[in-house]
Amino acid sequence: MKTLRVPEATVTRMSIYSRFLERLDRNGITTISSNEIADGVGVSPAQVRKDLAYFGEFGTRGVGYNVQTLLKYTLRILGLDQTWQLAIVGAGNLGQALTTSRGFNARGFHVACVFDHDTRRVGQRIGQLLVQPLGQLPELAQKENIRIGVITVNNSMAQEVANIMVQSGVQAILNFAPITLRVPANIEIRNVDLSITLELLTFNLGLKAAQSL
Amino acid sequence: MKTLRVPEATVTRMSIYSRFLERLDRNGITTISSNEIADGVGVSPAQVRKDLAYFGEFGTRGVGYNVQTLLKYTLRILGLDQTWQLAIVGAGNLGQALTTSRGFNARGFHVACVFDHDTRRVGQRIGQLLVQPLGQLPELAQKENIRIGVITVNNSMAQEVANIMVQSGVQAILNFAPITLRVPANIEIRNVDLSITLELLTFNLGLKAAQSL
DNA sequence: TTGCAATTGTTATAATTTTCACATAATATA
DNA sequence: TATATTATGTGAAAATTATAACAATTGCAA
Ligand SMILES: NC(=O)c1ccc[n+]([C@@H]2O[C@H](COP(=O)([O-])OP(=O)(O)OC[C@H]3O[C@@H](n4cnc5c(N)ncnc54)[C@H](O)[C@@H]3O)[C@@H](O)[C@H]2O)c1
Ligand SMILES: NC(=O)c1ccc[n+]([C@@H]2O[C@H](COP(=O)([O-])OP(=O)(O)OC[C@H]3O[C@@H](n4cnc5c(N)ncnc54)[C@H](O)[C@@H]3O)[C@@H](O)[C@H]2O)c1
Repeated sequence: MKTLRVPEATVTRMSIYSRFLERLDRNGITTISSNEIADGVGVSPAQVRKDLAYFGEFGTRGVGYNVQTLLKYTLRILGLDQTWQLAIVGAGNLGQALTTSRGFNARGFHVACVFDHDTRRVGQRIGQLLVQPLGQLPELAQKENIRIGVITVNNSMAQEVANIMVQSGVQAILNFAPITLRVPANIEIRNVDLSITLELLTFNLGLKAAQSL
Repeated sequence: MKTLRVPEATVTRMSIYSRFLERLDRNGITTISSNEIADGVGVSPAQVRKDLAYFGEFGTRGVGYNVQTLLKYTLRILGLDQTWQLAIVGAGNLGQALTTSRGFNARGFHVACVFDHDTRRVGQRIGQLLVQPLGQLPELAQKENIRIGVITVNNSMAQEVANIMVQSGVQAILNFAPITLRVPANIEIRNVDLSITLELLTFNLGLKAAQSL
């Protein structure tokens, strides 16, 4: 299989293009140019074409791209031509918000179960789901074909939960705890780190203040 | 002011180093080397030193870095030697989770007010705060010295809310809606995009599956 | 048909970011 | 005091990523 290494930034943008195309499609737009995509998502047209070129030729010169076709390709490329079963561990504030969020289902993600270790949480209903005891994770992960685990427990527990997920056969982890987790190299892991993003803002605001002195 | 342009990735890592240093400090560790920092957060030692070098010389050759000193510098660099007042707009699932999250305060962020346009939400209590009507945003932003706005409204409303924030004098926006917002160039904006991160995972899982064929 | 306008795919160039290697400085030891 | 050890700061090299430019292709109109 001769797949050129694709920059992570390109994958990120593919996801953005894909969602933009979804919106166009909903609005009945059938054809679009790299220029318009670029404009819609705030990158350069050359970037759009370069990104797409990593995966193939999807457009027609002189014409542009067919929205539905390109959308289908982006979904396939991102692995969204299937449903992904998720498990959320940590049924606190964030875990509950994520569980009830319909945003997930829209793009092929399905929260199959929610776990907590606190006996007061276990058995509680969140949306359609009952909170399961953490001990059930290995068994349910197997049974429900969970490939992606979401960590929304307290910072100090995150590593432990990650370990259990790995042992349970989870292949990828989405971590919300602002902690660098250690996992085997064959496990995919990404963090959603609010603080980092906020601090990027304050850094830049600080820079501006300094520059205007 | 002769400040070299700093890569955004460097700022991101500064935030990670900073939090790692906080943990070291809590654990009573006083000195640390670039090697150990690198190890702790999963980057290369050269990267750590290069990143720090953008901002000055903080270490002692042959010795390493004093944890408390370096922590203080990283906080200052990131603009966290002050309190930042936030306003959250959208008191739904996510907005509520963010409001009650103590994670914020830990690093100098303070949720000063929460807004919603839904009359059923307005007046509700979330933690210490009462949900305010959206119309109050301009006035309260002024009064509470809000410089950062957080958008947690439905996707279709996000742009409108961003516009109001800008008009209200907010200088930076943290957006959770998976939409590319248009704001004036002098406004700092970042997105926290869950889907992108999840799709990075599924892309990589898909790649692996393809490679093992 | 032929020429023109539009827009892609791709090659070349530039910019940015990371890695490497080592000179430099501090500390400890004999 | 000389020597060995440790670990920073940095300039140069390598790798990666983004931008720019343009040849190739398509559709349309004259
Ligand atoms: N709340 C937010 O808006 C927000 C935003 C960004 C990041 N985060 C991060 O997300 C994480 C959770 O935040 P939260 O506000 O939801 O906290 P929370 O305290 O409301 O919820 C944590 C939940 O995890 C459970 N838990 C703890 N250890 C566990 C374990 N070993 N196994 C199973 N369950 C366990 C607790 O019982 C609790 O229900 C934290 O790391 C926080 O920093 C939260
Ligand atoms: N819930 C999650 O875990 C989650 C995770 C990631 C991203 N998001 C994104 O965050 C956003 C909000 O998600 P949610 O689950 O909290 O939705 P939600 O429906 O629970 O909450 C949205 C809230 O915004 C309010 N609102 C809508 N328009 C408004 C306006 N113009 N002014 C003021 N308030 C307004 C609504 O009244 C509602 O209370 C969405 O864009 C979603 O995609 C949510």
